[in-house]
Amino acid sequence: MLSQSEENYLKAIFSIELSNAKTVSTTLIAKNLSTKASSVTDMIKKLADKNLVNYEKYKGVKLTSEGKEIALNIVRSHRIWEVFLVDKLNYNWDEVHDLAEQLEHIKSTTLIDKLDKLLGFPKHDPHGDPIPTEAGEIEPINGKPIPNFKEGTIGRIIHIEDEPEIIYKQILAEDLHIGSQLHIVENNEKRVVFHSEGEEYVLAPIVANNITITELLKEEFSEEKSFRLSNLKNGEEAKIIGISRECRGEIRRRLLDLGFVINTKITVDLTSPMNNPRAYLVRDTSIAIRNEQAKFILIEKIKTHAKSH
Amino acid sequence: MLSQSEENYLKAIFSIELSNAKTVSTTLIAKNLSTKASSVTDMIKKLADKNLVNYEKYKGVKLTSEGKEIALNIVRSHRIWEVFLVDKLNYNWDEVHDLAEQLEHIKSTTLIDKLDKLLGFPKHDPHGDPIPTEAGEIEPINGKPIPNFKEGTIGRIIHIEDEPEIIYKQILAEDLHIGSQLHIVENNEKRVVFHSEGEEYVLAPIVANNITITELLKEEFSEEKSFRLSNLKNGEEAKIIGISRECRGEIRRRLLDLGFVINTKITVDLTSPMNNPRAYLVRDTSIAIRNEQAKFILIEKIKTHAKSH
DNA sequence: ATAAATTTTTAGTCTTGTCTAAATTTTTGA
DNA sequence: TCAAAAATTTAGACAAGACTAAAAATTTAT
Repeated sequence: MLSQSEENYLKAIFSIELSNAKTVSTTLIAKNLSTKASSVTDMIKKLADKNLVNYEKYKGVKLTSEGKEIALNIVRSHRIWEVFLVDKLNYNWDEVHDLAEQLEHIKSTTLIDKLDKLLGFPKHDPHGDPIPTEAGEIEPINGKPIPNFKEGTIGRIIHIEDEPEIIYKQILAEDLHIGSQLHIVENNEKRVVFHSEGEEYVLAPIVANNITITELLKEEFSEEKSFRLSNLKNGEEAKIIGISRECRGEIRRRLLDLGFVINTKITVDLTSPMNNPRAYLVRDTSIAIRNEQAKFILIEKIKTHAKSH
Repeated sequence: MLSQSEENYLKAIFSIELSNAKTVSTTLIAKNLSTKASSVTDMIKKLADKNLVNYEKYKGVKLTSEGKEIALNIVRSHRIWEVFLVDKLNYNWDEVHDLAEQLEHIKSTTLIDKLDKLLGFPKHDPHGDPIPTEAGEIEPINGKPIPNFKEGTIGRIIHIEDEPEIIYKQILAEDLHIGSQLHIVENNEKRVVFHSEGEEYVLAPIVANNITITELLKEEFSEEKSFRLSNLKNGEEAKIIGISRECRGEIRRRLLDLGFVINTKITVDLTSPMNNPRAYLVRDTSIAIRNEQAKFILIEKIKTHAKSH
């Protein structure tokens, strides 16, 4: 049985191996774990004795297959706990990292699989990262940060990095979320501009760097069709295509209970003086909700002879 | 912030204070934690320095109010995790202790309250022990082991101790569970005999000692009325009064889905050659279930002109 | 009341994981 | 290529927590 510290080293080495680093050096590990290089050397020797890493003095380390298996299990555990915290306990995804870091070290042969089942065998954690299977298979992340793509690219957000916090908060405030499709319209050293779900976003390249997307083919793109309910105009008719993944727990349940379920037709009914809340006509019932919540409801506009007033 | 070790000492001292022990001695703590008396002395000094216990050489220890508060929080955490493991992950209650022992040390100001909410603010853990409130209030346990009561006593099981394991397994095998009402009909050094839910149980006093009950007044007693569905005889009519608390998760859901809901009338329909499974008539439908499952369904017999065949 | 038994404490050691400071090796750059 | 810089390892120390063995205090029993 490994100690928490040993597990953390394996996890750190694994994550460095996954990044583009050539060799996993003592310094990199030390940086990753906020510790000193000398401590790392000590621990590496211990891990090498246990056959979890291959180590040659001054040459860096590499996980053995055994070490990799353990690392993958920890990653699996971490990500499943994150899903639990967000889905079941209604934490925001920026709050769960430290807690999951503790929970991932709980020792049990059955716990994670039972949790996995409770959560419905999720494939991704709340950051969009793939969850390794029980067998240790992990879906490769083949996306890159937004600034790596040229103007005109169409993509889907697959990961949002939550560190450093300042940048992450900025992204949260912009209301972007995993799964959104986007269309890059401008990309230079000064700014990155893209459209997503009926809104235009302008980000500094540093900020955009924390958002990873995969490129989509034109055919897969449905941005023109997919909007947020808050963008529905008077007189337009739409069909609900889902509730955004960023909306979970109680609020999601409430929206579903109110009748905002897939394939339901919806139009704007009444507008309050400030345009917030607005009332919508759903199944012959008028329901008023605030824009903050209407944002969560994804719709597809239906072509009508809209008399846009 | 306290270390896991410090927390475990506080918990141990707390549990000894709750028991009938006069003074909390070094040896008792050592026994409780399976460690050596000398280690205990060392740790006690540290806790005394932190003002968590009052300590005078050779005189035993006592928790300060601050120490008690921490101990209560750990107990709360432990018991809430146990409920989670049993209710949400379908563990048996004999499996959850060690896991909860790890989970109780997770550091977070919000986690336990969120879990508590998810679980519907349970008042008792799966062993029947009360869960301290957020404010640190705990319902006193005012029960005693079965052998302490005299013949004729009527009581309800409020706690089943899961250590030592051999005895616990024996109780599990007998199919006894928290909440059951019982009627003691014999109690001497050789054996304890009682009736519960239509069955007679004969236990050795050592075994019965692990079962804690509270005495009930005659008026509160409903044993004569409450049976398990597996005890229903051909021709008798009954009303479902609930599904036993020991049946949780999937099986419980399945039984409810099949129509075994409270207040439903039920009779035996057909019997297979081995009497297992048996078919029951519920809401004009015949449903066959095995006795292992019928045991979970609690019924109340309805007086009829039963032609017991 | 006092010797024996038991409990508790002290002193010293060990392991894990960390650190600093110094020594050694590798890499970099003119 | 070779000196300076950077990276890595070694040596020695320290804190937490536990252990053994022995000393000291308390309790028990005759």
